[in-house]
Amino acid sequence: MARAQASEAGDDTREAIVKAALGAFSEMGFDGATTREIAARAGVNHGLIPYYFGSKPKLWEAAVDRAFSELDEGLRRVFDDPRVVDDRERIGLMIRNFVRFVARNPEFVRLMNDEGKRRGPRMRWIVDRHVKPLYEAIAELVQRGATSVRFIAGIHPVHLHYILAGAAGLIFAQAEECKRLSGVDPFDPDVVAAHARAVEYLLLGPPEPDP
Amino acid sequence: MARAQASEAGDDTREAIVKAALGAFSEMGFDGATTREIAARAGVNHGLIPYYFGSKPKLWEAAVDRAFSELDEGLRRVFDDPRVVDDRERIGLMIRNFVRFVARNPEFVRLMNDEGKRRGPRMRWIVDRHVKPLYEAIAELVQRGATSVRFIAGIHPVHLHYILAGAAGLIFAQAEECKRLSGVDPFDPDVVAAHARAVEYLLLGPPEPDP
DNA sequence: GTCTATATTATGATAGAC
DNA sequence: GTCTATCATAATATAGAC
Repeated sequence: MARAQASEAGDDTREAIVKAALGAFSEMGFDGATTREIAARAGVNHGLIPYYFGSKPKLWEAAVDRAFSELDEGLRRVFDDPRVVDDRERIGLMIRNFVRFVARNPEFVRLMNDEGKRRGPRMRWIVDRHVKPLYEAIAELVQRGATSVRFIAGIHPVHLHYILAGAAGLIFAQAEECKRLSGVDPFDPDVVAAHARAVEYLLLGPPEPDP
Repeated sequence: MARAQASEAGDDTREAIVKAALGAFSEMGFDGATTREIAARAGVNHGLIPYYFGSKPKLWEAAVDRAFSELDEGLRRVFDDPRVVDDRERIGLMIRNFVRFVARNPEFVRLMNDEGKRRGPRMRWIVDRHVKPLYEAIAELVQRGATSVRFIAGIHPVHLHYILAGAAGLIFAQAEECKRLSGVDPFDPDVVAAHARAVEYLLLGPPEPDP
């Protein structure tokens, strides 16, 4: 297949640019990341960015799509996990998995923290396309759990959403700051595990609430 | 005093620029905020920024100093509050006050979330000058509370620090996103109060743990 | 102290060779 | 599909009038 052959090189380039863009946008923000810097990180000429993506905003959208596709995949595993039947355990597992996900994908959190703070086309795009479905899925999960998991009863899902997102993600989004502040590297596997335990414990209480 | 008279106008201008800079930097990041935009918000000529502050980075430092002076003042009230003697109640009060502070000063959270994510002179400056003293003070408070408040025993202060900062601040830093996502305005006084209660309850458990 | 130019640089995007 | 060279624009900072 001639066309498949021909597009492979282009696909590799496109892929390298998206990956580099995700890192650059998350570290330096939309304005701080330059297309030249992104091209340099990807090891390609900066003229290829308008060639493949049309414009900087379109490249940004491609990078965000990439970040969310990884989150969706990570969370689907929890929602669809057939082993778990107990609501308390399902929510606990979701929390631990979410912490591990943000530890693996700090760019995701940084992107969200960057764009969610101001009105504008990028914020609207990201909320409508990606965050709303996620929020509604989690709100439904919380709704189901609210009857059996006492501690979250009566708390509006929007509080739980931002408390969980902030508690789980900030230490990894701010990993560089954390290192300088405390000497602790958040990406150390032991630290990731400890953070997952801490978030779950603080939000859900001890594993067996009323024995 | 002739000099006092003369400097008053300059002080007002300087003040207006710092205030505008704090808002602009927090909303759009260091790179996204332009000195022209800041000058326009302050209602002054953009040539006055290098005149008063020397450079854009120096203006940024002045804006951050301003943000932290407000946090320091807000937290000192809690630390020095003579009414509170019980550790559980002191920590609970600190949490509620911190939530109220970030609700009043979302720029503070946005600035921190923006600069803590990458190494560089601004991150080093902000951590060494402002965050480290704050972190150590809170770590000491937690240390004291750890003996009497069971739930935080055994959790390293760095986890508590980022869990609290994230859980308390994200909803206000991302207020615009939150509105579009859920329809809830985080700055509504009732929502602020509910968030303060939710964070305290989730982190500390019910007010009377073992009656 | 505040304004109107202006110098200098760097960015996003494009044109055209290969 | 990828490169070099370049255009147009916008940003920081400065010079100099008032």
